[in-house]
Amino acid sequence: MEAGLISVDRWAEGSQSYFLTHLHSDHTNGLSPKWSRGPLFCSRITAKLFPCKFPGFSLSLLRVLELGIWYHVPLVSSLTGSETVVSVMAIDAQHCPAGAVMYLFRGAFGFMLYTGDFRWEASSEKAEMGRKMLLSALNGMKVDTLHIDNTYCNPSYSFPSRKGAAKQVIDVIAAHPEHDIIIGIDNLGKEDLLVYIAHVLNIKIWVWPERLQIMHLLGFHDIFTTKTSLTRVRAVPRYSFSIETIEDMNEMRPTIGIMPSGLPWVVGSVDRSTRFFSPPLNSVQKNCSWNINEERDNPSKGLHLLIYSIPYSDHSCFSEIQDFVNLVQPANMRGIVSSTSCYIDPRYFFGRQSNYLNSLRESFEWEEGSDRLKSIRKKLDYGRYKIAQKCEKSPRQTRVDFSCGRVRRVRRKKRGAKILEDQRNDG
DNA sequence: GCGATCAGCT
DNA sequence: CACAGCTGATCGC
Repeated sequence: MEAGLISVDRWAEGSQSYFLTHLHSDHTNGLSPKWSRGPLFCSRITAKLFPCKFPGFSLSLLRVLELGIWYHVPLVSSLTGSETVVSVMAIDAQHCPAGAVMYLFRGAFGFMLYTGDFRWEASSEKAEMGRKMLLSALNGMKVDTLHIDNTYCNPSYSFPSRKGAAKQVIDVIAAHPEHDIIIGIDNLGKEDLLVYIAHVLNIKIWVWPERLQIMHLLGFHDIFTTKTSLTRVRAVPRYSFSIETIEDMNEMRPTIGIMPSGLPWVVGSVDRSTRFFSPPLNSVQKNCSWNINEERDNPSKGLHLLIYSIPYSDHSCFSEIQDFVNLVQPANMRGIVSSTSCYIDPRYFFGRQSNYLNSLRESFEWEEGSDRLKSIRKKLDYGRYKIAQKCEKSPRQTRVDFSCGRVRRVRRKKRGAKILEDQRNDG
């Protein structure tokens, strides 16, 4: 059995300490109410939400880390049997606003930064705080190993700030004064968007009962309701959000759906080649409003007019990843999302070892129209094209068989890593 | 019956 | 290809 010191978002046995970045399911695979390999370190908000996600979990295993403070964790080196101290600081990851953190570790191994899922928006006040916290913790030192959220680590991914995307949502709602509004969300995350909508439009927002409980735990008491009659804006679980449900709702009342999503395209169950109504790319890039009514009067072929896809992302886009890498200047780097065939090692874009700055400069040279960018886009578009093509051939009631050929779905594996091993386990 | 894992879907 | 996550089938105990 290999001997490990630290695991982040990974819950198998073999580590002396376990760290949780946030409570999204792909980071808690392997955790259960019966898990007992503690101690488990997490943020205060995550600890507060823990009983919701894992009723019956022994809370005595939790160790709350306040943001921006160094904690010293004594561990035992299985190599020498002697005590070794690992210091850790939690820093706001600005992912799901509810308690997601990145962890900065310091020890005999140097500095190791594990971002978890994170969004590195330059513009926001919170981002500036996080930047200061990180720089002051590093105190001029460089990060030796960076484990980074590489979800959108590809130059093709470009989207506006969440504030900009939230304004687009407001535009959509304002353009439909007589409509009911359905917004697809998950169990955790996108709270800031909903609060912003409620504030700007001076309305309450409906959520389902379990979500209301979470909102209350997060300290939102007068913004959300479970009474349908109080509001025309409802946030519903994303898995219950589909073209069919929105179309069915339109038999009762005029209704539109809004899907806030980092993905620039969203497929529906009626016809997977249908793309939801989205702001045009240039308005996304320029972070400005677009004329919804004008667009709707001249809809492009294949757009679904009842559902709007808004590029509201809790993960960093490519340029933000670039900014972050530039800031921490890691000697080495690896992506924490390593599951799918579209995985691209961040070092492909940002270089490896000390060479990364040259590669960074190079990657800035991928301007619109460059051959390199074209080839990457082509790679991405190919997959989309194949799926659209398959669906066109499939009758509406027939399931599309994704189990063969090049478009075979690759199951997303869990994230997380055992990030610190004793020397003898190398190689 | 229970938990873990996986397949399928949104 | 896929943000995050639900439901249901299956398997081993």
